Amino acid sequence: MSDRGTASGEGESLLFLTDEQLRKGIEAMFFAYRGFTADPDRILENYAYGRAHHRAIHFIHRAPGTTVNNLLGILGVTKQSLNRVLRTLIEDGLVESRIGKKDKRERHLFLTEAGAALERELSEAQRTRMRAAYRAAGPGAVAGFRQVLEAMMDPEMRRQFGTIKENGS
Amino acid sequence: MSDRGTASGEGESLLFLTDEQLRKGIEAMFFAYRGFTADPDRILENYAYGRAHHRAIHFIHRAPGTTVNNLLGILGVTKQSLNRVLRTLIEDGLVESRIGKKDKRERHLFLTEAGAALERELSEAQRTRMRAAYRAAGPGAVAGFRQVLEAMMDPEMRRQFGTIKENGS
DNA sequence: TTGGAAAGTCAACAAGACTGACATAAAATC
DNA sequence: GATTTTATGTCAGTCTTGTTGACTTTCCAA
Repeated sequence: MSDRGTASGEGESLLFLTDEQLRKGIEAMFFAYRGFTADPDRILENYAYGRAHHRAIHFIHRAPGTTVNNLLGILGVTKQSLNRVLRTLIEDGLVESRIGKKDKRERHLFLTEAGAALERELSEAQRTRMRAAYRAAGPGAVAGFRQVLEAMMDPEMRRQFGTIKENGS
Repeated sequence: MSDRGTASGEGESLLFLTDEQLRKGIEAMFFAYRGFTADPDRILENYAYGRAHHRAIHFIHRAPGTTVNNLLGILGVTKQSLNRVLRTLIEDGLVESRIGKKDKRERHLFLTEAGAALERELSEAQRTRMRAAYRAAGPGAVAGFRQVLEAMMDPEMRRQFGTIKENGS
């Protein structure tokens, strides 16, 4: 009932971006993000964890030895909020918190073997969906996907993206 | 520190999609979605509403006269959850709920003038960001963006996408 | 006509975000 | 050496938004 005349053809003339085309992009983000989080959400239910735990695990895996403060910057939540999540992950033996050698105020965070196992389970589910989407969309689409997403980020986040400190204790 | 050798070049050979490339896609979704919701979130603060209100307003605008049940299917929440949001929007005079003519159990939802005004404010902010991202990424990227997002949705949602009932009372 | 299903509402609860206040330890600065 | 700043953690309370359970009204079909 829409996009008539230019079937999926936003590409032709960017100067003629209609509100309708933009609205479709907006809704696509909404529905796609739901799909994107659906698989991990299902897995997390079995462990009584939520998305907050997933995010912490993801970024600790990605930047082993990161500090609490570092993680706060990436995740964009308050320390109280992150602390609740980290506490349960540490209690449950998925995350290890080591006091910094140079600066003893800092805590460096690492996944334990159990934490790494959950990380693999979660990320494998997500990668599988991402891989399927990439395949379905085709080679050309993937580069465009990443370019638009990157342009949609807030500038600070765009900086974070691909530049996360690893800081080994 | 990554993607070395194929600067933003996932396009070449999809058979060689590395975990690293997929991980970047996953994080791009995470950071981009944050940017995507940031502007509306700021606006909503002024009205003491949240994202749930935004979503309801968006889809009522998009499909005027839709029923509560319809909206439930689109939003993927429980009717009790949606009801709380709708109640405040109706109390505040942003949404009007009309009893169905054919089926008196149904409520058909419409934006009032005030509701439409907030919708415009919210969607204009979101369109502005989307437009900027599209421009920055370039014409070719936009089509790819939409293709990957669509492929990432759950199949039911892909059906909903672009096919929402308008059902006038 | 009556019993079940469907649409919507109310109440109570939980997760996970938030703010604010405060504590401790260590580092940095004066 | 004393003071201030930084990094982290904790307690208490609030808000949004999700949940389940129980209930009313309405419709429809046996």
